[in-house]
Amino acid sequence: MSPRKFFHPDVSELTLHRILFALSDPTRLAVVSDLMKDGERASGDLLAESVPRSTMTHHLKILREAGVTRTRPEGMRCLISLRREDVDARFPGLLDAIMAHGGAEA
Amino acid sequence: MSPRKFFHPDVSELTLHRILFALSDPTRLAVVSDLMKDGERASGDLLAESVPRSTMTHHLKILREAGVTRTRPEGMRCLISLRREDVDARFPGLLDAIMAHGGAEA
DNA sequence: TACGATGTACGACGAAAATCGTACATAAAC
DNA sequence: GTTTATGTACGATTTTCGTCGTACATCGTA
Repeated sequence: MSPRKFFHPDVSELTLHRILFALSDPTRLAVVSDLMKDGERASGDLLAESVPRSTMTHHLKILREAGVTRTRPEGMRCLISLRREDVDARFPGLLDAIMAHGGAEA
Repeated sequence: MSPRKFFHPDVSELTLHRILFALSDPTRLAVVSDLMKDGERASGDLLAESVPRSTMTHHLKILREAGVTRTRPEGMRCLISLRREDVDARFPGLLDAIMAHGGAEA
């Protein structure tokens, strides 16, 4: 009964083009926007985007492996949060600039 | 002998995910980095990236159609420049944040 | 243990992207 | 007009991505 574990890249492994790619999809951009407003959220609650479960898993994996988000198992759910400090440390101002508009557009 | 013309999207048509996608490729990121340092440059001079001509044309087209760059024919050459004011107008601080690191990494 | 809830893994499919060679177009110089 | 330099257009191929159904794993609870 190993608690589910997720791969998270080290801060030193974050690359700009990977992060930009992770954010170049409307659905993923909406997710990050939600996380920026509400902090940590359960992945199930993110499904408001009217996207099938497996599709959302796919997008969350891309965000996580790019180092943008962190996934933390909590009971049967998964809590997703932004790796704000880490991204800011490598690319200061990037998230702020990207999310300044509110994430409304896609 | 119509002077070659290139499609450039209007400022109001710029979308965040398109711009981020355009910048999510190492080669294109390097091009933008060059433009940021040296201002306007001939497309031929950008081929220092050791990329075939037709491939570079492809990348420049994506940057241009995303609204990141402007292409201006000058004699037989093409001068490429950043649409800095336009991108800044829609997404303030975005280019600065992306290029703060110098574009060294890919 | 069995059940229901949540989420992942895997696979398949179609759409889009990256690469690059070749042919064509444009512009300047001869 | 011909030649040369520069760059685009098109097509072919390979790779990657986005989507989503289905099967499996995990967790809490009865």
